[in-house]
Amino acid sequence: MSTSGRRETLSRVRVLAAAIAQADADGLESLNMRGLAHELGVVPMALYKHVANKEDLLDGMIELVVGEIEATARTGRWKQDVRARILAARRSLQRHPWSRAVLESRSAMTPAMLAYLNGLTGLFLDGGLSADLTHHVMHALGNRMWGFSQELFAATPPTDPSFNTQKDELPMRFPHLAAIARAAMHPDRPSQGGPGCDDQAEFEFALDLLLDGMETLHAQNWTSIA
Amino acid sequence: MSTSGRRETLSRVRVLAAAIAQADADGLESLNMRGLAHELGVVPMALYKHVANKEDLLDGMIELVVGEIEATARTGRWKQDVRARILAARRSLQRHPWSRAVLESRSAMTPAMLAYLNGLTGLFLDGGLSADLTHHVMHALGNRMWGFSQELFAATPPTDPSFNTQKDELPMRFPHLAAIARAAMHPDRPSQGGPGCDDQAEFEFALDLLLDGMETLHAQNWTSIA
DNA sequence: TGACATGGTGTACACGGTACACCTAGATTG
DNA sequence: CAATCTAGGTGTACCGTGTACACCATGTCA
Repeated sequence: MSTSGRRETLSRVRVLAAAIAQADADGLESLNMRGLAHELGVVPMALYKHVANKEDLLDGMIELVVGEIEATARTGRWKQDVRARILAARRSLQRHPWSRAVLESRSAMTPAMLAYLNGLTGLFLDGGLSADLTHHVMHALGNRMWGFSQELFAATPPTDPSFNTQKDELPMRFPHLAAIARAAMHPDRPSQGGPGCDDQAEFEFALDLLLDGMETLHAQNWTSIA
Repeated sequence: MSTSGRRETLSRVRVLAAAIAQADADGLESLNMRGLAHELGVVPMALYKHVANKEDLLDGMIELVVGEIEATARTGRWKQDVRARILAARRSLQRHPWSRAVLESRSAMTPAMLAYLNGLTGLFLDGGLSADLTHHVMHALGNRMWGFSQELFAATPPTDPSFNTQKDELPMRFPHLAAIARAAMHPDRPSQGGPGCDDQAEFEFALDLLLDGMETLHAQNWTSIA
């Protein structure tokens, strides 16, 4: 809030929290140093006493968000535990729509990220998977370990000039896409969340596909050496 | 080249090609309208006669790259065909390291992207998978359909202040990560490509994991309606 | 021959990150 | 208690980048 308890000395976390609030409210592109400073009732350059630069600000923001991922209870069944942990991550990151883009743009690992990774890895290892398999399996999870599916589908149809978007030219030109789009629509359970697909369901589908595959490999003592 | 056959009237593709060359050579962050114009021996604003704005420039760039994905021959075995098609996409996009970031930042689908998607979808459908399963399966592939794995691992360790990166504090704090890192190292086949993992191998591992899972689901007539 | 379209030019502006020198109040110390 | 130090907030100014806008050159067509 712009108009309330101003001036209780800044701090790194206060800056980060305000940045997160800003990004949550108006999107990542609306986050800039000037606006953020204003929101904190302070002059832009004041921020630089608490964050090194904007990169550092972004790093700090995901650091907080990732740090909030709840540590799920362990049942001793690795597949279930991994699943729960990843869905917990999803819950945290989903609260901050910008987090995906930021996380993917970062190249450095922060402590909180490493801690999460380490914990997840531990679930596999404790479950008896070899370090070798665990390594590959973590790669296979990829960014999905953070709980987001690879959007690329929420994409809007092109506003391309050479493109007669009008009427149903698209179904004509891309019949296969039209077919699966139709399939996504009509199943009796109304797909919640957006006009097409249930993102949560899609996410869990993919996650389970991976987990089941991993389980199979584990069961057959898979190893990377041919 | 700055010093050669200047002035043969611009065109959208010439602009796009120059932009791609620039991004290939010096990275995406070095791509700006002024530099690009200079490279083409023209004043910055001239570009705007051929691209609407920078967004449009980026759209055009991936459009070209995606358009270059080779259409792989079909064997009639869907799993194999999908695999080949995706690896072809990978080859194209890998030639342009910036393409991943651009592709993920775009929200609109361009004709070439739709065409690729449509083709890939067709492989599943022609292979006999239901539209329902195909739909979910495309989601599960996610961005991996473009042939990139979710990096997040090439990440450099943190330069964090509160972080004693010195010595081997990291292995102490993150023992599980250390374990799989070790596993990635020593297997006798020296992991090519980078100091850690063979990216190509990781990609194919994950892809095959998904494809095998899909095959299993297909074989048991999976459907989304519980 | 003159009007128009296509495409390149020049100028100028707004926005965003941030370097740098400064100031100030509270803590520290001789 | 005065002198000093220091953490934290200030003001100004600069640079890089996208792009609006008015203009001009050239070649086509009636």
